[in-house]
Amino acid sequence: MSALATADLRGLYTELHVRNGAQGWWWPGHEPLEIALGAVLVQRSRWEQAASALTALRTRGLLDAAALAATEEDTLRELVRPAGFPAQKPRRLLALARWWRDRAPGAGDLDDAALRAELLAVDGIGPETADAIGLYCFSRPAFVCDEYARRLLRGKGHEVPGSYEAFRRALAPAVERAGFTVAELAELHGLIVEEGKLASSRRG
DNA sequence: ACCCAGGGTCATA
DNA sequence: TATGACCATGGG
Repeated sequence: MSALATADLRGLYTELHVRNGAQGWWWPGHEPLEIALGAVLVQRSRWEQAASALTALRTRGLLDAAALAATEEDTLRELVRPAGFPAQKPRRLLALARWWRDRAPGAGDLDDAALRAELLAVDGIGPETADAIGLYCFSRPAFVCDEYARRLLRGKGHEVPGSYEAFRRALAPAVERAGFTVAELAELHGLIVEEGKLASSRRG
């Protein structure tokens, strides 16, 4: 068991890149709002289900912050039902739409920590979703400390704290030392998720 | 029938 | 600060 601070993330990046190939722009989608909505919809769900919900929103012209924010929660509930959690996700999408309409236009004035804090204050956005949105929507540096990363580092003999923030803090020195660009951090998260999916499908 | 997925919130200690 | 219950749809 070794400390997370000593983890060789650059080596991990190279290893996954060689094994599974370049992910390119890994996130399925390019419009920032669509990416953010997808990040909420995919929570504890499969991407196919989040994608199905996103398609329903797109069909209704709701991949627009003002239009989405003006939509009835009951209407959203039917549209995003494939993503599960009908009592939570529609409300969270509305909260995100309001933030996006009111605050996202001025996000460029916020430093990385301030933007992260604002995202965390939105209902339904926890630390992992905040990091993913910061990274893929606002090009802010972040190592997404998801369950796949936890398993991967644990498998390499590292002691990984249970909570997200503790994990993030413990890994911060290693992230800093690796010197990733934002594009590399986006690529690395994709590499880790795809590797994690392969590993878990290998078990079943 | 059972387990789980690209988490977050809330209550509790 | 850190666990545990809960949420709910769809695939394997």
